[in-house]
Amino acid sequence: MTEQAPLIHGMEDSPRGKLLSAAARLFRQHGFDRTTVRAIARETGIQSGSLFHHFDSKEDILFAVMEEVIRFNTQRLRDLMAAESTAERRLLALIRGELQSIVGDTSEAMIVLVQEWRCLSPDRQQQALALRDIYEQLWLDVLTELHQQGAFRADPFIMRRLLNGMTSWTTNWFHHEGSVDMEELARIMLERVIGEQRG
Amino acid sequence: MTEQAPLIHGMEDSPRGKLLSAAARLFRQHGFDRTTVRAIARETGIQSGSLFHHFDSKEDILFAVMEEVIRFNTQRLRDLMAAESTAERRLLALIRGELQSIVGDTSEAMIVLVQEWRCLSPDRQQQALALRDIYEQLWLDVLTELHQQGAFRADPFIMRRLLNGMTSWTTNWFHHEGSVDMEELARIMLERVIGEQRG
Amino acid sequence: MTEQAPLIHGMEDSPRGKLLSAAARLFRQHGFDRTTVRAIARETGIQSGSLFHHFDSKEDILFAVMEEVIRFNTQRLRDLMAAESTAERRLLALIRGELQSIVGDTSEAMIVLVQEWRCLSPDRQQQALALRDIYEQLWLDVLTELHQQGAFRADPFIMRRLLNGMTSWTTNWFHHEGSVDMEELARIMLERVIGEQRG
Amino acid sequence: MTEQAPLIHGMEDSPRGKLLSAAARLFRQHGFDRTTVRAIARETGIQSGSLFHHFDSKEDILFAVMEEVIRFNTQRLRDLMAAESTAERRLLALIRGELQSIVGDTSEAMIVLVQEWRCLSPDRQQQALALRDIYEQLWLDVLTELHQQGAFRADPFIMRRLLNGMTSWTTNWFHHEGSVDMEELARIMLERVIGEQRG
DNA sequence: AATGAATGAGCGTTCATTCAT
DNA sequence: GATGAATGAACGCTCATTCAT
Repeated sequence: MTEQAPLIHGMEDSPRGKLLSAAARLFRQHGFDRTTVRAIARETGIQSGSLFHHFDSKEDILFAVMEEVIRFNTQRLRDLMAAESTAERRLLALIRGELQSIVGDTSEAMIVLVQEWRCLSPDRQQQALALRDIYEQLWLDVLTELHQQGAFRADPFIMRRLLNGMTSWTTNWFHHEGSVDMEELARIMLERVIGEQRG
Repeated sequence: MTEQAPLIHGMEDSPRGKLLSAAARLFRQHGFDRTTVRAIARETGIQSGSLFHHFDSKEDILFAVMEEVIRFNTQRLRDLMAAESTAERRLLALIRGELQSIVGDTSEAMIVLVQEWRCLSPDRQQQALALRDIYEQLWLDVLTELHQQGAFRADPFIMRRLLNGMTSWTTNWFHHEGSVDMEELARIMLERVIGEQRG
Repeated sequence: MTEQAPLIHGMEDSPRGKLLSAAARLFRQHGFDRTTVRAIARETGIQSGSLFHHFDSKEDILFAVMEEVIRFNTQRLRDLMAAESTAERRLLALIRGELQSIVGDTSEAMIVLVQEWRCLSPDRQQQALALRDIYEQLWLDVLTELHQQGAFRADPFIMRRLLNGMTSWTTNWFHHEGSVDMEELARIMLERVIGEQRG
Repeated sequence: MTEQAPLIHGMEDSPRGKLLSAAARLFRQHGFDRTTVRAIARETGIQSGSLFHHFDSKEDILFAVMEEVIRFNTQRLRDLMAAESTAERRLLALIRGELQSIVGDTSEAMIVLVQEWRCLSPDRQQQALALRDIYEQLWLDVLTELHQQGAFRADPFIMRRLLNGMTSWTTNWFHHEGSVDMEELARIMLERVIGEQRG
């Protein structure tokens, strides 16, 4: 993905939106510390000083990227689950949604969320964690339901950690042109939870 | 300089060994970019200028940390597997070994290996990848054997990626005082591959 | 915008007057260089861009503050002297008036006049000096008269410098709630010129 | 005085001494805020980065200038007083010494001490005030003694403030080529305290 | 007049690296 | 080998001033 995808659709035309998209891409590509405010400004098409009319500091930009992507993807998971009638199908929807966020439309920001976490001040980490908790609760609810149905024996909390590891790690290897597509990958991951079904 | 275990046993007393241990710990804690050579020197008990008698650049230190940890853990996996007679037990040994490397004795360097990868120049990335390939081949051999035995249906290559994600992610949540220990966690991960066995 | 007295009575309601009052207070409090035009605008109740419809530059504001306060206090000294019949009483009136200007109604601007003098361009310094000369001539006339009467031996020019130092320095220590009031202080200063009179 | 006088004799050859002298001169000439660290470095003959091997911040340089000049002049007053046998002669020695410090060898730093006081952080202001108190106590002791001898009626504390104003203000007018020399000026100031003596 | 986003030169400070000792 | 002062390019950020609206 070299062409610039907006962090969130519909926001790409505002100065703030362009700035966040450029920042997310640069943060992912070079890391927060190696991305200069001048580079962000250049990519956004403004001067370096102008950047500070939109954000008070470079760290604020990082936080905004993270906040937007957590909120956006929390809502996406909610929407995807709403259409599903069984716990198993809801889990598949969650996996699909998280994969989409990590290797699809919000991949830049999602990678930044994981990789640049420690560049956030402790205060900001707390704020982001609070948002993250809401996101995680969606997973825990579904996994707990499945666990009670006997779909798997392991602790739902640990199962979520394993799933989170599987999805996050795709960043290091998954390509859309590869031998497996996102839909199939989601199903393979689902099987790590409920077992490979006979048939 | 605390009670920190050396990166690799037996090397802790050489200047180079102390330096690499300090660097690994600092790189993990603050990130490569936020670790100054002065901080590494201070922790090692030398002056900042002396550091450059051991390494030509800060990046060289990072590469050395990564190289050592890959070599060390490759050998560890070999040793652990040698004692096992079945493919399933060999896989469990690999998982145990990788978990040990990530949350146990070489955790600082392993986290650095993942998190600071992009701080390596492309040349160095290639060199490290070559070492990494040897390590990965150990996994692929065992997983391919299990796959041929019908232990699971998914592509062994993808299965390795999923396992790698699960083990790497432990960095973000596993604690030795938590509700599950490393041995149990290794078994749970194994079950993600071969299914939860009735019993 | 607090209960701050206007720089000059009757001017407080015009935009220019409010602006100069705010500027004088801020320049005194934080210094010219550390006062931003945004801060002046905020205190005045306008936006930073609007400020430049009233003054061409930040330095122009400083100059205006200085010019106003010199003119105002020159006239005050004239008025106070007009009511006095002897040179000694006229000198006391001058001291009272200068103290009033420094610790009383125009204190902000007077302090700025002394402290921020070098922030004025050389051109502007010349203009302000010309106004200052008129002010100083009032003092020299009275002191020369007293000197000719034999009230003191020292050079009137130097005596003025000593008095000016005494009054200016009050900025660093005088408080209205202190052990000595302005009237008494004026008398004590007068005695530095004509000696402590036996009573 | 265009040729660079050292802040304190004997110190001019160390990097730190050269740096403090250059800083004092520049701070006096352009003010603390308008003096750039690059300018200080240039005058000192080093690069801007090297400056921070000697001082942690620009403010530290300001504080060092102030601390040195207070300490140096406190000792000078002590030495000058030690040679005098009467309170009146000790007061003259103090006035001479303070004049010397303000218009003589430490004039740059003394002016900085007064003019750039608010550029110091509150913490540093407290530290400098503690040193200043020791200096002021020398004056209060002598003035109190004279007051008890009946040499003047006014409060010794206020008398010190008036003297301080007179000496500080010389900065704005005194020149060594002028109609009055430092020795004569000291005597004129002394007479502001004890009256013009007949004879 | 008023607005407020944009400018861009310049600020204090950092830090990997060098090198004379 | 070891030192630590010196380097100088680059950093995040500031702010007086401009100007299209």
